[in-house]
Amino acid sequence: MIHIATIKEVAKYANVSVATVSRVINKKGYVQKETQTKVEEAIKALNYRPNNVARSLFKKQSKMIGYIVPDITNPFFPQLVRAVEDVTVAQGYTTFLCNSDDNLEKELMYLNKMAENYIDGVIIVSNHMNESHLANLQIPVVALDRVFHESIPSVTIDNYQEARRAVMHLVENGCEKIAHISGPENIINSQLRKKAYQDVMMALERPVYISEGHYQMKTAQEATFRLLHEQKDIDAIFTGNDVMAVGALKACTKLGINVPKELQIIGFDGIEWTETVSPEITTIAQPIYEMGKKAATMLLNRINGKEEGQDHIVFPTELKIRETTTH
Amino acid sequence: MIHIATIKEVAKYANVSVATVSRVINKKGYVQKETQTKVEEAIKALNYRPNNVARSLFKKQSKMIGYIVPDITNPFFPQLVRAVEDVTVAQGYTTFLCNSDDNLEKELMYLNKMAENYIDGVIIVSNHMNESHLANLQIPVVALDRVFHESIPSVTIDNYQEARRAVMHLVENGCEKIAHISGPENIINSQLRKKAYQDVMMALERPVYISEGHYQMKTAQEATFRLLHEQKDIDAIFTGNDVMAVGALKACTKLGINVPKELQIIGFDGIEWTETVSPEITTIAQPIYEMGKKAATMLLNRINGKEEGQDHIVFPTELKIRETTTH
DNA sequence: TAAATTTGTGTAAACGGTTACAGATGAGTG
DNA sequence: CACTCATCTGTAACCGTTTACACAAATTTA
Repeated sequence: MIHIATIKEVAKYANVSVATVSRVINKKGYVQKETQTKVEEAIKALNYRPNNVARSLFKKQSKMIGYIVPDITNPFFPQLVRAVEDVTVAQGYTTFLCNSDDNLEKELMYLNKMAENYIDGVIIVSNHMNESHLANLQIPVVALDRVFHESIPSVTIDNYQEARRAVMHLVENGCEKIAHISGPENIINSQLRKKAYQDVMMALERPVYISEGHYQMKTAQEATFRLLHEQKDIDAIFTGNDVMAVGALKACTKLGINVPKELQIIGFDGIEWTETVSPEITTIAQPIYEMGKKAATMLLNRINGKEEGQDHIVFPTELKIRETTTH
Repeated sequence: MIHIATIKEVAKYANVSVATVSRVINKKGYVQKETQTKVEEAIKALNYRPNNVARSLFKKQSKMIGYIVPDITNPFFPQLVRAVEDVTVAQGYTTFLCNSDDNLEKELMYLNKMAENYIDGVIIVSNHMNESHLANLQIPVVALDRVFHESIPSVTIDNYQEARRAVMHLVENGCEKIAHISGPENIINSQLRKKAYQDVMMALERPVYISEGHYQMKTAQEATFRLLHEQKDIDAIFTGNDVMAVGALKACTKLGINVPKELQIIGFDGIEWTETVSPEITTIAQPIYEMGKKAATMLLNRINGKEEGQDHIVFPTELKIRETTTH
């Protein structure tokens, strides 16, 4: 059993007071060159590492930040994590990731645990959270992917407009009967994307074909089967996210439908999956890395008391034309 | 600015000592029914939540456990995370995930941060770690996916034997010229899988065709192009992991090769991707959820001082025959 | 050269909990 | 009825840091 040295032991070893050791560690306050060397030697000799729990207790901050995401299965997040770390590690923060299973209770549980541990800030991706849940929390928060409330800074894209763009891409490609596989009813972004589809169809006086795909591959596949069974002449599908686009594509492959010649598909999000399948899927790509970077920067600024003027950042997306649409 | 109540304030409000409040919180020691109610009311009135930092400092444990994984992009991990949480949350632990980018330095950094924060235990998936790095750490550790050292408990599969099984599956399907797309040289599991391939080929006196795919889709795709360019009559590929199998499949699709009629493919790991593509990929599936659950249980046992007899668990895998092999 | 300032160091009080210990009360026992 | 023992509560030390404050020595300033 190896003993972990404390600041007291370092002080005794170096023949100084704990205050002096603390000064050396934090490079703060006056300390003579000679004393400093003595202390540094003691630290090395005893293999001392400051205890962050004690430090956090006194300072009421931990140099840790957390993020809560609904489902790390979603290939959206790895990139996000990398972006956030690239920003925060450089400033001495450690980041921890938590998986909420898209479950409000779990989200609040994690939020509470974080507060109890003096986590300095949190980046949250959540479909259920609103500002009332954050009101009596002391932690700076940045919302990603969705706006919680005017008072809580956010980093998002314009789901409605970008979804319109997706649908318009199909229209411009000459598609006549365009269908939509929608995401869950209770997720606002999913509703915005659906509304965009409906509005475009309405404006063009075209019929609307919607089937619910729950943001998942398997269910989207089934939804596609249903759709194509009822309406055989559908020649394009806009799916509410990329995962469902993969499902739709699989359904077409199984039915022997040539994509994109007979039917075109466009997804939404820009996750990696769209490039692993054949044909590769055309999609509206969110600048995930950039969004993560921005969110992290905003959070750090909040933590350090530098409030930013612009608090609700909306990023542009990129239409990535690949192999499931003709141009 | 809302004030966060401390135990002292609760004590004053309830007209008792802090010790009594502590007893109520922890349901430990004697406390009169009536007093308990008083305290509970005070807790509710002040919206008190115990501060875990202070608690950790005294108890030298935090009720937090961490895992370090090389790359959350790897679809292997989400399932693992879920498994671990299912076990640990039930016992009051909070889990935090860290991404090491397959980088030893980052792994050690996280390990240190965890130690500094009295994290109670860690599950590590790492290609670089060995016991010397863990020796002067006080934290119970369980290794997943790879054995670090005899002294460090682990949960793994038998990479060599299971890889043999994969190759034998191709042999039994009547494949004549079987190639291998290998993973990185410095990863032991990747080497074991490669060795298994070589040994089977050797035993059957067949030629060996190996191309390096670095565990990645894009590079595996290129490796497949190279391979098929040099040896046109290859009729089967065993890839060192599933991600590379997806790459190999894409290469075949692009070359107009019919899978599985002209060429069969088998992967390794059992990640979700293998089911998102068409045809779905045959693979050796690791029981990821079970492995995570076991690892978590072992870790918790270690944390609670209940050492288990069996410290190196080797799980069986399942050969999932899908659409890229004939039977 | 006295006063003011800078430099260097130590003492002790926080931070917010837990728990060993002591003391008080009341019930049970021989 | 004295004694033991379970029940209930409070006091204070402790966990490992940081930092306000005090004090002394060295240096600068007038």
